[in-house]
Amino acid sequence: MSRQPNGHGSVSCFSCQNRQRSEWCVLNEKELDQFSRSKSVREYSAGEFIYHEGDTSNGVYCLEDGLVGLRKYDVEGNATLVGIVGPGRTLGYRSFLVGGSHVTSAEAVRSCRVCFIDSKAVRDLIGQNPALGYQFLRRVAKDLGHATERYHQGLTLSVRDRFVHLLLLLNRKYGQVTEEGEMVIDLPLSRQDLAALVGTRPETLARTIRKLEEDGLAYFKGRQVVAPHAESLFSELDLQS
Amino acid sequence: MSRQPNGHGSVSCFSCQNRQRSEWCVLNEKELDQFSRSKSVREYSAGEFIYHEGDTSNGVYCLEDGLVGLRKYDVEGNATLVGIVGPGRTLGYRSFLVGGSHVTSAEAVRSCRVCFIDSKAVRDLIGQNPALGYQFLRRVAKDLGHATERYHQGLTLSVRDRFVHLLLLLNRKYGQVTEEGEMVIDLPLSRQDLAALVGTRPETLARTIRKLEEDGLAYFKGRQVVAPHAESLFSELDLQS
DNA sequence: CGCCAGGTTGATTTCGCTCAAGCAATGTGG
DNA sequence: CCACATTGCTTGAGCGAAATCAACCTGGCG
Repeated sequence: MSRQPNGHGSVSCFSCQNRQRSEWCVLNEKELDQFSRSKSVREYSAGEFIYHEGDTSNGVYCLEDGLVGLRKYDVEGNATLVGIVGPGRTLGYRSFLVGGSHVTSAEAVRSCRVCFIDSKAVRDLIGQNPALGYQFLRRVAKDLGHATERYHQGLTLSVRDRFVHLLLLLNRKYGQVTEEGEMVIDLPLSRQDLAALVGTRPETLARTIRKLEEDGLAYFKGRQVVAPHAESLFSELDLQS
Repeated sequence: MSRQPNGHGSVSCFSCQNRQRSEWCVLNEKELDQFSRSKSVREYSAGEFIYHEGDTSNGVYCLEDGLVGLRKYDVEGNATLVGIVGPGRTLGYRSFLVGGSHVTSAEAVRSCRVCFIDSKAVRDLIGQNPALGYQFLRRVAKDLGHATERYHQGLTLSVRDRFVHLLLLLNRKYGQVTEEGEMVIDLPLSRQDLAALVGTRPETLARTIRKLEEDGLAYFKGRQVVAPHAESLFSELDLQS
C-alpha cells in the first residue's frame, strides 16, 4: 500500500525528481507519506482538459511529466494562452486558496502525467506544516508579479517585441547559448500556441517570424530556433525598436 | 504613547474604520497595539510617490485615506495604470511577501494619508497570528485572478469594451443606480488616468466617450457620468458589440 | 491679462486582424 | 500504393481600430 496504489509505472512521491523544486519540498517523511496516500495519478493525452474555466476547485494538481497550457476563451471561442506549466509545478492552487472557481482552463499540450490531491488533504497538510502554506504564498505572489508584467507588456509592446521577450523566456527552459553567443531553442509549442501566448493570430506570428529572419535575428526550422547572436535579440528590446 | 505618536489628527488604528474590511481585521487587541506602535503615518499630496518600481520592499503601506495609483512606465516614459487602490487597502504586500522589489510605482492620485509598517513588525505579527498570513494569501490570490482577467481582456477586447467594463467596475465604488436603472458615477480619476487604466491614449478615450454619447449609452460632464439605462451598458458587453 | 495643463477634435499612418488561397506533411480508406 | 481529406503553416490583399501628429479650445491661476 505504501507504493503505487494506482497508475502503471507511476513514480512514488518519495523518488519524484520534481519534488525538490516544488512547493512540496518542505514536507517531511511522515507528511510525504500522508500526501502520497491521498493522491491519485492520471494520464492525459494531448488536448485533454484537466479542468475547465468556471469549475469549482476541489483540489490541486501536481504535474509529474508533460506540459500544460492555461487557456482562456473569449466570446467567439478563440483561446488565449495565459501561461504554460512544466513538470514539478502545481496547478489550480489559486482557486484552491480562495475557494472559488478556476479562472483558466488547464489543457494538456502534450501527453501528461498528473497527480491530483484532494482539497481536504492539502488543507490538512498546510495546517500541520505552515511552511507549506508559506511556499504557496510565495508562489502566488511571484505569479502575480509575472501577471502584472505581462499585462503591461501586452498593452505597451508590439507583437514583435512581445514575441522576442517570449523567445528569451523560453530559452531559459528549452534552449541553450553557446560560448560564441549562438542561441538554439527547441520550442515546446506549435505556432498556434506561440501565437496564443503572445496574444495574436497565427498569421501575424508567421509574418513576425519572417521579419525576424529577414533582419537576421533568428531563423526558424520547424520547432527549432537559431539566433546567431543572442545579444542582438536583447538589444532589440532596449531600443524599443 | 498609546495614541497618536505622530501625525496631526491621525486616527488611531483602534478606531480606524477601514480596519474591519482590511487584512488587519484578524488582529486582537494586543496585536493591534503592537501594530499601532510600530507604524508611522505620512501625508502625500497628489502626484507624490509612495514607492517606486524597482525599490526593494522594506514594509507594507496601509492606505487610511485618499487614492493611490499603481503605475508602470515604459521605455518612453509613458505610464500605464495597473490598478487603483482606495482606503483600507494595503500596498506593497506582494514585494514584501516574496522579498523582492516593487514591480509597480505607487503614486498618490489625490492627497493621501498612509501608514507604514516595517517589514519586521509585519513578519512578527504574521508569525504570532497565522490568520494574518492567511488573509494576505487570500488577497494575493484574489489579485492574481483579477490580473489574469485583465490581461485576457487587454488582448481580446476593444478599447470601447474595456472602458465600459471599467465604468461598471467604478460604479461599484463610486457610483449608484436609481430604481429606474439610471446609473450615476463620480469618477475619481482624470481622463488621462482613465486612459492609462484602459491602456490607451487620451485622444482615443475622448473619441470613445464621444461615441458612447452618440449611441446614447452614457453622458459625461467633467468627472460625472450618467448612464440612462445601466442594463444597456451590460448588454453591450455580452453581444461583444 | 497671458500662461499653461488638460481635454477635445481633425488628418494621417501604422499595425495587426480578417478573409482567402496555396502548400507541405500526415493520415485514411479503397 | 495511390487518391483524397485533413491539419498546420505561410502568404497575399484589404480593412479597421487605434496610435501619432498637430491644432485648437477651455478653465484655472499667477
